[in-house]
Amino acid sequence: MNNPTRTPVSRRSRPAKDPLSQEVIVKTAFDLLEREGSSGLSMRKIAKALDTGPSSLYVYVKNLEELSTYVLDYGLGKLVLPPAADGSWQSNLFDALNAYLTVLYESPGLAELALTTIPIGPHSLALMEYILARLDEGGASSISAAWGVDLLLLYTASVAFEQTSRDRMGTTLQTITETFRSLDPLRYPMIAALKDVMFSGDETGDLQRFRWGLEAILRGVLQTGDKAPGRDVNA
Amino acid sequence: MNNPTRTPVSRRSRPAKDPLSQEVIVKTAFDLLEREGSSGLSMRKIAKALDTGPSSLYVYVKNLEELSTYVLDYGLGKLVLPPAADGSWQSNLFDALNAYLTVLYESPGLAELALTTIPIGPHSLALMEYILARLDEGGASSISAAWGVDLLLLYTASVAFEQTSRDRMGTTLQTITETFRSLDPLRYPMIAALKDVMFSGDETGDLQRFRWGLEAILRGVLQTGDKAPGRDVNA
DNA sequence: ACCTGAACACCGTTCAAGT
DNA sequence: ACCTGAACACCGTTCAAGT
Repeated sequence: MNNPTRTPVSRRSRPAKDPLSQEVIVKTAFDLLEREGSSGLSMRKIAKALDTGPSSLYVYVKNLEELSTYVLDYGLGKLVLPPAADGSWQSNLFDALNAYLTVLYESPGLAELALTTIPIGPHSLALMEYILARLDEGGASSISAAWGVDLLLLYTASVAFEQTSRDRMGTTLQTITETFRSLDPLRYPMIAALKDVMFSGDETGDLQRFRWGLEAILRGVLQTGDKAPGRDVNA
Repeated sequence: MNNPTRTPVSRRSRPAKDPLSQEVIVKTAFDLLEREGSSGLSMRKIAKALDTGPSSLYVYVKNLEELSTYVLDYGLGKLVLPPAADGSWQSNLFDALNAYLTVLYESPGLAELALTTIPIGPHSLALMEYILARLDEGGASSISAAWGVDLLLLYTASVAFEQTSRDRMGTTLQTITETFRSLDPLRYPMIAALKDVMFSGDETGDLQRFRWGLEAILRGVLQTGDKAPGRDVNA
């Protein structure tokens, strides 16, 4: 059975199993998240995909929560921020948040992570830094910028989350609209009157609504500044 | 073994086990949520607390998701909205959202539900109706009111969620502040410059910050109105 | 140092069987 | 109509044992 010519034949009949590493684990986890949504993000599924046992992962990752923060940041790696040199600070800001929204749309489950895990990875920080810089350009005070960036990121992530969780289960949307349609207009007159406006629904309407919210927040953030907090909102 | 006097003796030697009902299930679930946070909300734990098997619950409740919406609304039952007759619409609005925030603070896990499940129960709707009415009083357009109410509720719930999830795990807060403290100021100059403002931290600061956000959103919502969407935010 | 197997203590949901 | 037991197909995490 030996090869008499002793041609060096690799003892590895097939490529060696990739050794584990934090990087492969995060990448695999992200793939699962993209393919199956947030329920795909489980230690056991990741382990199975890597052809090993779940306990092996704990060498590279403290627990699922820590892994989640890595996965979020890995997903945010796709984010491309517009060059700050081009365009106004406002359009750059809108474009950046739009890009954020798009990334969250494209990987179902990522929006939930963005809402649930602490964004302290390099890509999260880069986005934060970018937005802070645009707000600063726009003349926002330190407080406005520091607190406003949270508001803007939260808003964007939650719009994405609402959308993706609506897609996930088609039933839910029906439940909602049915509920609102059958409301007692005497008990909930405002809701009854506005129910059509509240659910624009179509995709173009969604984007328009997203933009509307962004503008509203931005206006408010820039104007509220660090004036003495007063009761009068319209002053 | 028979009682010869035939005195009517209850066959029930102890009070009959409360028959199951959606109401007891929801109440028990909420108690668990309050005591153990969101991880306490499980079919099996609820069943155990009711001294039955998990399968029994499915007679009264479709699944955990549906139950979650009931639990959220049950928790919101504690919400007391200020009488609309007293005070200005603005102070009523602030008070209502403050009450909402307080309820979410007081029942750990409720904030997560508010962010995650669809609020179509009567108490959620009452809160929504109340806020819509105040915005209407304040002269908001239909669109501003309809879209603004979402923004205000989302903001409040997320402030509560961030706070409660910070309390849950004391480690996390340290991780965050450490990360921000050790950031490279060359790579993230804005974050480095503003890191102290971003984490006011103390409780009074939290409330102040909450109020600041509310005012910012309100300002923006009222002003953005239904003007033609323009690029210029400051106009 | 890394990986494995096996175990522990959990999940949600279904379903045939009982009353 | 309601409740039960048992099962199915999952979870995250730990730990002694191997190499």
